[in-house]
Amino acid sequence: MNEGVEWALHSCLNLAWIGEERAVTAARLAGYHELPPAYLNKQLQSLVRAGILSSVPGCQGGFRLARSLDRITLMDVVTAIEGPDEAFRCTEIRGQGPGATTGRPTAECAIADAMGRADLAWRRELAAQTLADVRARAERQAPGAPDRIRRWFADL
Amino acid sequence: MNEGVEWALHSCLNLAWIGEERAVTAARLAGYHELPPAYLNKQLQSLVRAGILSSVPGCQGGFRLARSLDRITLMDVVTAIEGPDEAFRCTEIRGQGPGATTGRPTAECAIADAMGRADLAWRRELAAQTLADVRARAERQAPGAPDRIRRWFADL
DNA sequence: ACATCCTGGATATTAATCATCCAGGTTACG
DNA sequence: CGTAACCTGGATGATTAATATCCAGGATGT
Repeated sequence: MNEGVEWALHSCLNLAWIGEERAVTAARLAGYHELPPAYLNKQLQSLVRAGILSSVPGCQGGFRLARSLDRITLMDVVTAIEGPDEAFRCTEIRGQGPGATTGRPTAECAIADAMGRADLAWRRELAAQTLADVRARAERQAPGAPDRIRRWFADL
Repeated sequence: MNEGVEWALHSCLNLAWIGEERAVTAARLAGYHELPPAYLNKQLQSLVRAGILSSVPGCQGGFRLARSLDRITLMDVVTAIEGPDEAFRCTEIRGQGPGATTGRPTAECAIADAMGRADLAWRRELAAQTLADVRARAERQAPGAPDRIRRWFADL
């Protein structure tokens, strides 16, 4: 799985902790975790295209959350970064070689179907968790983090 | 996800349909779906190491199922080919940069925890399905397949 | 005007996957 | 015996995806 998913999730939480007042620069978000700024910027752009973040161009511009954390699921973020494809990709090797059934279209591969069920269970669990849930758990585990983050992003 | 998972699953089903009487060569299993023989062989070796297949070396050698399909889950095969790591890998970017909490060990990252839940749901679904289930569904969708496979592997 | 900063495409770099090859050991068969 | 078939494991190369940077263009505050 793309490392950008982790960056995107942390950045969304950071944006929520910083607050809505102003947009935050990609370089600044990257600086907080020492991530490559240009590359994080790409991931943030994906979040914008997915409608999770909104971006402000120009001077004093940057990124902010397009909606509140309780309306963003893990599934939203994963799909935005990773794309819609499922992990298991059926290449239909049934249809290759002497085993191929000539002519008529075959029913769906039972193996792809089975793997698809597992993928569905994964997505369901991702869709069941909002970033608000994650944030709440994070604050319970590290109560000092929100303030620390707010302070760091506050000074110039 | 590794393409070898698909090959391994199809090969296990084929071995079950062929029957227990004799071992089947990697080249022969590969030939049925026009897969690269040497590379499929590698995947079969992984299945042997995982105890899913057993191999007989030497002339007239090959591979056979080490146990019946109802005792092999999708999880077994996926783990054998893909390894034990989960898809989402937490790189603990919390601990990098100015956001790092100095000193004491931090509680588990709430994001990694949340992604881990989804991974668990995925694995549970994989572990809940045996290859016998998959075989049954495949035979319902394509009743002619078992015979066709048996015949192709039967002649020299 | 000018500096800042997002956008999107092009491009380079690095790692993972896909695939082949070979030497070594094992077994059937003549 | 000895030879051909076949698995084993490591080394190696080719291909593709992930990672990362760069730049021209447009937008915006000062």
